[in-house]
This record gives sequence, C-alpha cells and structure tokens, in this order.
Amino acid sequence: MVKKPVTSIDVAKAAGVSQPTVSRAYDENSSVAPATRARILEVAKELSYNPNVIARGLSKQKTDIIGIVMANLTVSLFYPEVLEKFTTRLQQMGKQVLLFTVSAEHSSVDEILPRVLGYQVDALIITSTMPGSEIIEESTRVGRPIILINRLAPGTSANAVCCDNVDGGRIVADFLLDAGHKKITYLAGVEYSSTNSMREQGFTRRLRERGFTNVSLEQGDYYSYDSGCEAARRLLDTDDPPDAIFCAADILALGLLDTAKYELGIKVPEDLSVIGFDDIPVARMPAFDLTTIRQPVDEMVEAVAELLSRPDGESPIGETILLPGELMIRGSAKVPSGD
Amino acid sequence: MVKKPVTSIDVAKAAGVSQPTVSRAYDENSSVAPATRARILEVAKELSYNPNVIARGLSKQKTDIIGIVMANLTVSLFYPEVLEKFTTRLQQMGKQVLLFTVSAEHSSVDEILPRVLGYQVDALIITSTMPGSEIIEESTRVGRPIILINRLAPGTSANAVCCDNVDGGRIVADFLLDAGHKKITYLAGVEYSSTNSMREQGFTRRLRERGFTNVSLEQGDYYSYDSGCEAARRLLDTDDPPDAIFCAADILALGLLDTAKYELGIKVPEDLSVIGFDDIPVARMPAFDLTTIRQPVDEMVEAVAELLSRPDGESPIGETILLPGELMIRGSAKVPSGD
DNA sequence: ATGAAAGCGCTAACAA
DNA sequence: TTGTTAGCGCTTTCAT
Repeated sequence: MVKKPVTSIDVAKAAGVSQPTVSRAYDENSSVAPATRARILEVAKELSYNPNVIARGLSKQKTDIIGIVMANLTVSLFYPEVLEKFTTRLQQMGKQVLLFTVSAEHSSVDEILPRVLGYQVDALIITSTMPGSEIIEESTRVGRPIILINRLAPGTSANAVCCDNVDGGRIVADFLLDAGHKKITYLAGVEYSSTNSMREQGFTRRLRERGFTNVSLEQGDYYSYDSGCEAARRLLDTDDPPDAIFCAADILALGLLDTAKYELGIKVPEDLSVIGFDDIPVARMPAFDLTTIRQPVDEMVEAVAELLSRPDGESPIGETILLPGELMIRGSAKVPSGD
Repeated sequence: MVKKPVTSIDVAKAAGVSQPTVSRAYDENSSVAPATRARILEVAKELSYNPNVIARGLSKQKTDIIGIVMANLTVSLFYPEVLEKFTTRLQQMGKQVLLFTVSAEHSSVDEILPRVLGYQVDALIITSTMPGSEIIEESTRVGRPIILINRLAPGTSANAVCCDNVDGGRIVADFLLDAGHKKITYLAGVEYSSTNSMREQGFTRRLRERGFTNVSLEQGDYYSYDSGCEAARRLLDTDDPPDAIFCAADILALGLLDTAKYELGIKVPEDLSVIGFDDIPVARMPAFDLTTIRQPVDEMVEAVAELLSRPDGESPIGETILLPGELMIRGSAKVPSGD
C-alpha cells in the first residue's frame, strides 16, 4: 500500500522540464527562468513533492545536519534549555539536529561518535562530556569540527564554548566574604569534571587571595538532587556546620536547600547561605529563590552559531570562547551590606 | 586540509576484496566468510572507516532516523524527560533521533513537517501538538507512520500513545471529594489542547456524577509557571476562594503554590489543596511536595518502541494506546481520611 | 537558461 | 561465499 515517494523526476515530467532543472528550482543561487521556477514549484506542491535531503546530502557531501551529543540530559535540569535553544537556533540557520544521548550506564561518547560521524554531520556539538582525543582529531580531519560546550580541551583541535567557570567561582567567593561568612564550604559535583574543578579553583583561589584559608571541600557523588540531600545531612547535621555553601550546580543546591529547610529545620539565609551555579528555571521560583550564577546560554548559542557559519573550508579549529556568568542575587544567601 | 573521508572502496582495496563485500561485512544477515569479515573489519578500523549512513539510507530507502517534533520543549518541565527516554530507547534499537522544535512564535508543525519528511525518517513522533490532517495522511501514505504523544486524532491514520487523561481527571475528582472539599476549581492550560480538555472532562464529569455541580473553571493562558502565578492572584485573592484547585499541568501548580504560599500567605494544604498533572521531577521535592498524577513515561516509551518495531510494510495505522496515570499522593492536598 | 551525462557511497539482484 | 552490475535521488560539470 506504500506509494513510492514523489521524486524530482516525477515533477520534471509533469512540468515538462528536465530533472536537473527541478533541482535548480530549489536552489536560490541557480539561474532558472522565473516562470520556469514558478511552474516547477507549483507542480511540486500539487504532487506534494519534497526534495530528498538524504540524496542531496550524498551528492553535496554536506547534510546540514548537526550532531548534538548530550550527557545526562535531564538530571541537572540545565541542559534541556540548552538543547532547546540550540535546536531552535540551528533550525533558523536551516540546519537540523541529530540528537544523541549518552549516560554513564548506557554508552560513552567514544562509542557513539563513530556512529554520529557516519551520518556525515556538518559539525558536532558535545555538552558536558569529553571525547577521546583520537576521535576529536579524526572528526576535525574529515572537516567536521567539534564544539564542546562547557568543557575545555586545550591542545586539541576541538573548539570550546564555555561559561567562565573560574570567574564564576571568584564572584561567589567575593559575595560570600563580603557578606561576612566565616565557615565556607564548597560542595563539588562530579570530581573529575572540568566544570566542577574550574568553579572550585576560581572559588578557593579567591578565598585564599583574600586571606580566607579555611575552606572545606565536600564531595558530591554526582550532579543530582539526591546528592545534594545527602551532602546536607553530612555537612549540616553536625556541631559546627558551615554558614555558607557554594554548590557546583543548582541541582545540588536544591537538594541541599530542601533537606536543610524541611528535614533539618535550618533557616535560610539566616543560619545558612546557599549559592548555586547554572540558574535553572526553578531557581527563581520562591520555593527555592536560589542565589546563583547564571550561565549565559543565549550567548553560548550565538557563539556556536557563529562558529558554524564560517565559510566552507574555514571551519574553526581549536578556538575557545569564554563567556562570563552573572550573579543572580536572590534570597538563599545573605546579601553583603552596602558599606 | 580536509581529507576525503574513507569509503568502502578504500577498505575494499586495502583488504583485497570487492566493495560490496565490505558492505556485507557490516550486515549481520549477509553471509561472509568469518575470516574475510574479520580482515575487513580490521582494515576498516585501521583506516578509521565508518560506513556512510546517508548513502546507505539512500540505497535502502530507510534511514533508521526517527523524527521527533517537540512543541515547547522546556516550559512545562515535563517533555525533557520524555525526550531523553525516547532518545535513549531509540538508540538502543539502532535508531537515531532527528529533533525538531516548534514554538508558537517561530514555527508551526505543518511548516516543518515537509522538511522532516525530506529526511526520509522512518517514522515521526510528535508531542503535544497536532499536525494538519493532510500531512498526516501524506506521511502515512509514503510509509512513514506518525505517532502522536498525548494527542488523539480519531479518524486519521495517525497513531497515538497517550496518558489516559480522562481517567486521570476522574481520579483527582474522587480524591478531592473524598477529602471533603466544598469549593473546587479546575485550572485549565491551553484551552484548545486535547490534553487539557480531556483532563477537564474526566474531572468535571466525575464531580457531577457524584452530585457536585459547583465546579468553577479558570482559564490559564498557557502551560507555564507564570500563568499559574496569575491564576493564583485571580482565584485566591478574593472573599470566597476555592479550597481545592486541580491544575491541568504541574507547572501551573508550581506557580499557583508559590504565589499562594509566599505571596498570599495561604497555608497548603490546610486552607487550600493543590493537585497537578505530569509528575515532573521537581514535584516530589519538599519545596513543592506536589500531589499529582504521574504520567507513565516509561510505558509510553515502550509502547512507541513496540509500534516502531513492526515488520516492514506493516506499519501501524490509526492505533491508539491509552495508558493509565497514577496518583502520587504528597503533601499539597488534603488526604481523605481512611473511613 | 536548460538539457545530457556522470557520480556521490552505499545496497540489491544476479551470476559465478 | 564473493564479484559484477545497477540504481537509490539528488547535484554538478559540461554542453548547447
């Protein structure tokens, strides 16, 4: 019962032209007599013809497909927004998104990348995970630039678009010290992730610069709500709890806040200041009212769009774009007095 | 600098076989001498060859690409999870996801579907929006079944996998009546969306069945947090506010709750019971502790997987799969006493 | 401005 | 089991 799809040949016959002319009618840059083009497009509509993008891709060696690889799309509550904004922007540019998810349990980036490359994607956007360097080089070599989001890969040919995590850490350090905190803890996410270590680095370095040496570090197992809950129990249910905690990600802060407030009966921000990182959509809701560093998602999207719109053969290689985060002052942390 | 990608011909030469044999080496069902296959795969690895999936797609008339169209991916906080689970599951089946977003402002489904079809997707999954019936029929006709998620399209060839919204509404009605509520309001989302109207229908019908005729309906403009906030102000800041509100979606309930609690000083659930629909990840957090109907996402994913694994030529047409939601009893609504 | 012919990298049908 | 030959639907020369 499956009717064969309509091809450009069908349209050509119906319009009384040759098949390549039909093809040209769909290319702005091809010179086709306006009348011919109009007739072709009309016939095409009648037959409900849609150009076969796959065939075009094979012929042009260019598919207008961008691969996006996302690790842990949902747990952090941050990447869905990133994905949506990327997809919408890329669609505007006439590109489509082929989505791949990787998760600790199911699959690693390196297993999946060869498959992605097989789709002849024009470029590869990879969020919050780090592919092996051989595959980075191979991808670049065949003209498919890799763009890492929130990872840096100095010394490789991968490009990076990244929130300035170090500076974000610095901003939080200043804010907490200015507010007069005496016992400050950094709650880490995944230990070996570069976002985590850069935020920590910027944070602790600044604290030390200002003579505060007593930072304690607490390891969360993972960027997750439950990890934040557990950390709260370990950190706060003690004789000498911290009076301020900087969490490596908002989702950790949510768990920490909920457990502190509803399980341990701690007053926020009177007894404890909590600051996160990302500015996920729920952070602004009064239920959390989380002071946090906002990642500049729109700017990141624009930066990627720019990298992708380089002329053919001039694909970006090894470029790094660092974009500043912004402190969103809300109610979960004491505010420095104005003097 | 861009080296040409390695093709099966390169591998064939290097391995001393013909090109189709290389192709066969990648197909489990093709009979290739084990030794030959091993040698080919080894050579392929050395040359870092990856089969060109686009060319394969053209040749096989089948791309193993599934198009997913998502409307308003992020605002509801519900669909990211859906997307991740679908993507992960489809990857397991050896299929890839081509993602399209549509949003009220940017683009409609019907504009975008022809493009999607151009990618020769094997099937089309469409969430929370309804394509025009001509395009549904066309897609089905060319053998690319359409699967609607959370929409019903009786009388068309589209398939539907849907939470039983009517029954969900019924469950909530019973729960609220059993808890003794006297003044009940339904807070609607997008007026003309079928999820909304079915939840409302199931809810109000059941109330009436049980002799409760005094349901008021309040129109939210949209499935969004802010819409919930505004509804709270309209509904609750009055002389005679409702004592229970059933929200068409969790995200509405969050806005309603926050505004009720933090802006209007209303006690939940003492003065007001709030129930949502979806069970988004934040619903269970103590900050909201939202009683809600859980959509059976895993089951929905499995249902779709089943529809997609029908043998060639037996694509599902016009099938509807209704899956029951489950009431998650938490703290935002009074619980019926046990008698 | 348009047509004819070749080719993108693969799979399918047919031989051998 | 393997090689040969077509052909998927398009774009791209090269003619005209």
